[in-house]
Amino acid sequence: MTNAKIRNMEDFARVSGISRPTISKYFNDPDSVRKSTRARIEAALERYDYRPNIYAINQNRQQTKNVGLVVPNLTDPFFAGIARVIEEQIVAAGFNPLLLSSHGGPDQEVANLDSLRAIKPAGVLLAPLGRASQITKLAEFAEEIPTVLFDANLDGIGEAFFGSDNDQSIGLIVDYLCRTGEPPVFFEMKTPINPNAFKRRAAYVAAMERLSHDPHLIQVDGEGWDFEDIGFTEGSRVISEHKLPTNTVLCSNDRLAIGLLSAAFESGMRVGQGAGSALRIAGHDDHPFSRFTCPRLTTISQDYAAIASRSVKAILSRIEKGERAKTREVTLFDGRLVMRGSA
Amino acid sequence: MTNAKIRNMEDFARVSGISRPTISKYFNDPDSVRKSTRARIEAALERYDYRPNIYAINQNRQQTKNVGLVVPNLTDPFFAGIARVIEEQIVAAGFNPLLLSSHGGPDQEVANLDSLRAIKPAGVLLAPLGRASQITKLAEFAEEIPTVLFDANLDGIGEAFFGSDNDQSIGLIVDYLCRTGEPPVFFEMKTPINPNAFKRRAAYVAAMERLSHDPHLIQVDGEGWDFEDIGFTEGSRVISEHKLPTNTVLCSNDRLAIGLLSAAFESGMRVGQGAGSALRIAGHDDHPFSRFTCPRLTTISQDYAAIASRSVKAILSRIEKGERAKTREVTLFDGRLVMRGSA
DNA sequence: TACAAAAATTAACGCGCGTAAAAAAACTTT
DNA sequence: AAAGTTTTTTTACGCGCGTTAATTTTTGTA
Repeated sequence: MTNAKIRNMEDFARVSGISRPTISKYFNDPDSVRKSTRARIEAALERYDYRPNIYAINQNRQQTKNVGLVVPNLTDPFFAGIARVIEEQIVAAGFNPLLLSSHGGPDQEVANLDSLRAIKPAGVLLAPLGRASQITKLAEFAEEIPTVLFDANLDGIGEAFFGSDNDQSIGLIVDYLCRTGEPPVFFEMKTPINPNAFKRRAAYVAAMERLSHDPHLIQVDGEGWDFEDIGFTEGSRVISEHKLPTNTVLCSNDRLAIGLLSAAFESGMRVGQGAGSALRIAGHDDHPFSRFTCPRLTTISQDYAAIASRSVKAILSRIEKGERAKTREVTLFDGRLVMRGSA
Repeated sequence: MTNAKIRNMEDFARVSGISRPTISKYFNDPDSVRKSTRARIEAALERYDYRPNIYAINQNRQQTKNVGLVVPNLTDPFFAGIARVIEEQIVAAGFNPLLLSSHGGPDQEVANLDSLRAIKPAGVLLAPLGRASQITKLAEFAEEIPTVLFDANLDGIGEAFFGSDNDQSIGLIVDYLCRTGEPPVFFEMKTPINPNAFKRRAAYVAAMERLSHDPHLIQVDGEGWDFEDIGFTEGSRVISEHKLPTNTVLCSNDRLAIGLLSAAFESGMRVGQGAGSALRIAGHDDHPFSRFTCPRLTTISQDYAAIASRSVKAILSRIEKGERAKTREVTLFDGRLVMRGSA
């Protein structure tokens, strides 16, 4: 590393003995220059610590190498996990990911899209809040900038959607629970934010009717994203007031289940499949912590590797083509039953 | 909103009837123009949808309005939570936060700093990985760009450090445990990544000796960031092999404790303070899930509101002053004992 | 009403890079 | 070795904005 200070591409061209336009070509695509030239440039890069000014690069481009990634809530390890996988794949494709969390708030979601607009991303991957989202603004954004939705679908917004098949997954776990014990009641929030919650509710009802059981919904109060807390508080109440018509509870998601498990434990109810158990509890999502609940949580694992990689592929091909997709692709992946101790 | 397309500041100056330099001044500081002028500009902004091109703005600035925020692992809800608070405060101060996670890997950490370099941030808040970090590279970065460390301290790197006083907090919980039952053993990883882990180990030993008890360390194998898994796997082994010399375990952090709690549950040991309990387990950090473990986890709550806000204040004042701090400030905050059912 | 101070305008340059056109040089093929 | 092809060089412009200096206009005050 030499001490000479390289202030710009001109300087770097001088010290490397290569013309500036060629250097420029190299940075846009190293393979676009002759091999020997490339070697010389890279040799110079070893000696002089130069990197092009991104701001100058992007100034005239209407298309940058940035890809936005917006998730509803990073505090939820589920989204933190999927965001990580997506980020990796964006980087691998030579793009620059920008991770933003909406923190559960529709205003923040819109603010995130606004700040993305400012950096002119080539594309955006968006897991919307759902019901609470300002649909019109999201739609406007998706018109303006290539957008792919994942996790939660909003009708007609974005180029494509990738998520889980709640019908399949809920059907699977309802079948399992009915086969191995009493038919489950469905434990959920009365006014959920996520569209998946509605799908799961409907899927539960359908699955129960298919098996000739009466569906039974326990819809608890609670707003916001503190699902564990809601599961715990409302679960405690449901248990103490003996509102459970069967010994089996299917929760709309793992975070509610984690709270409910805690409530059951605190009230001295033994949870599990064994003879000595008073309650079976199952969840949905295979939350990172569901492996460590007491007992360990039986749940549905979403194929989020597939959701992540297909979403990335979709936005990249959209960017590459440079044109809108003719049809909006909706792809749902099957969930997998994860049997553990709780049900 | 009018249809006329505003392509740049020149266009906007024309339609708003105000000269471009004045418009430029306005965007740099709305209060720097006369009130009547400001009103006219803002009226025009209502009608025409114009925002200055960030890339053009930043091209000549060596100092942008960006502030980097690097955390070791976003999948850990503890960091996701603190990142959220910090982000909010950065925004409130009129800066633009950029959140990056090192995903537990030192290479990613360096890569994060490199990509931050490219956007010329005014300052960076860094929670380093710790032992695994490439210290030299972090130090170089901190020389180049104003950096404040938090959570994990690295000697001499950055303008300041804000974290928890492990001596105080571990002392507090050891006191509590000794006062209410058998003195604790210390459950930790043999080769922890985080400097706090070493501090906590030493603090435990000191606290025990102060109380005239023999310290006893249980140092388990395991690499990486799957702390719950390590706590579970190694905890199961420790329990089944009857390696626990007392009925009280203090874990180096909550995530290990969550795994250990799960292991205890699976092996049929009753955890808690009561007469019928075989084991007491305590943690450290007040992890978001520690409220929902079975039983609920007794732990130490870090004052991360203070850590967050002081870190932000420090980097902002550093940015404002434009000069290095004369001395490197190290500030440790007290932890708070959170008594729950597990110990 | 005059006059000083404050604010806005005009004119112009520069930032670091992308890029286009024409000329020169370097390789390939026959 | 000559002709043809590919790559590089030279020259030059433009992007959108920050910024400065000189000038004009507006505002506040005596």
